[in-house]
Amino acid sequence: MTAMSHEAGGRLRILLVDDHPVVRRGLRAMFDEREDMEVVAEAADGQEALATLDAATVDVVLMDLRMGHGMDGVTATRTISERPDAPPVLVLTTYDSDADILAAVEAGATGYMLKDAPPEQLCQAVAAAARGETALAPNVAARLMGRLRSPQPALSAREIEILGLLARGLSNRALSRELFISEATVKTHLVHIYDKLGVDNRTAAISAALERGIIRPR
Amino acid sequence: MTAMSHEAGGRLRILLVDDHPVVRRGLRAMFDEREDMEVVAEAADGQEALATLDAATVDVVLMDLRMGHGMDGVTATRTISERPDAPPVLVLTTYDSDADILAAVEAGATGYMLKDAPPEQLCQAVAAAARGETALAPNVAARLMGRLRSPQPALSAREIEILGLLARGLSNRALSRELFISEATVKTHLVHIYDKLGVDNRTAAISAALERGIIRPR
DNA sequence: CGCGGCATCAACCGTTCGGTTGATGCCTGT
DNA sequence: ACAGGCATCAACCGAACGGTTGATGCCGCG
Repeated sequence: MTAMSHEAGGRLRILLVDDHPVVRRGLRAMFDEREDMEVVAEAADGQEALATLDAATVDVVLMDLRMGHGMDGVTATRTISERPDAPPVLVLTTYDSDADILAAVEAGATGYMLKDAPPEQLCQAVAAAARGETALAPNVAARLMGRLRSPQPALSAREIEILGLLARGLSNRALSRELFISEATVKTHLVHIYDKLGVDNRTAAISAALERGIIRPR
Repeated sequence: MTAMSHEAGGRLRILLVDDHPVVRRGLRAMFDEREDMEVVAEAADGQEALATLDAATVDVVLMDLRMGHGMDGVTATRTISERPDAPPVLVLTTYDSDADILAAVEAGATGYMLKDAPPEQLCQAVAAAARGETALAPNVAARLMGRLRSPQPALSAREIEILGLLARGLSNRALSRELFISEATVKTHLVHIYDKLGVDNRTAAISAALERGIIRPR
């Protein structure tokens, strides 16, 4: 009988999803030189990845998060994970912001690795992902641990809403009009935000919020 | 007689500087398969690149700008360009913000390419750089042209530098200390920035600058 | 029920920021 | 040589912001 799974002796079948030809090239070279892995397909964005999954049998998907054009990595990961025959998706990206990591995990990623990882580590992660295990880059793991250990005071929905408008450059007066509240209230919210973020002015608050992925640049 | 230059029939000798092993791998594969180019060395940051230049003969340096640890690409480019026997430095990076481009050009880069470029284009750029010609990615060229055509007032390098610090949340006082200028000067710069961006406060300036790619979120 | 967190508002005050005017020195290009 | 852009600084004033105190009402939780 024909072996549908790699466990029957075949090599691990990998699908690369990354908009950078150079990166795909490097990954392909890395995996194809191994006995136990091979790249069976490449995609430059989410749509292509989905199309590929319909046509080919894949054991692991290596997914970049930010792609210049087309469907981004997070929604692609989510869409893939919702399929009945979903292969594990290992995220491989350059960024390790809270926002990216949390979004990826929430979307169903099996692991999260960074592109500056040594090839060795990367291959281990792919193998782990294929077994259904979770593979996290040390940096990422550390960040998640730190988050659990010292849970930063959570911002309320209202505060995040205000941060979003703040980052668009609104003044306190404009903020108050936008939200139908008084300037006094705006200032109170800001004080709370500064407090929770450990800063002392609005620009630093924006910077901190962007850095921690509480809001994202448009 | 021994041929010191690639023009004597040898292949173009390339030094890769990038902190991502995967990217180096991809580039190496790309160039080494060609008849007329070869990667003679790799470096993971600026220091390594400089050390390598002392030991090997290099025709072109392919330089990433943002490197996780160690000397960053801009200062590495500047340091290399100041050498008497400086090879041309072709910047190859992911980002195309005004800030990055200007910094690289000012540091002496011969060209500026983006990592999502097709391999074909990349090789042409390397060849051009080796001949001492300027090679710019289409996006980058367009951006520079737009600056020259100057539909919108162009920001000076100093103003962009200030914008970058602004976006990190520095106050006028902190800015003045950071840049070794008086607060009065900072305020003057800010007025000019607001003027050119068509805004009227610092947070709006940050927002506008991010949106137009003048600066890049870290 | 009472406690705490959240959202709302007010008044006050000191600091920072925004805007203006004016001035100097340095380049660059005409 | 001169104009014009850039970077630098100063003094000034009104407006916006940051910080505090205190207060009200609403909600969920134990």
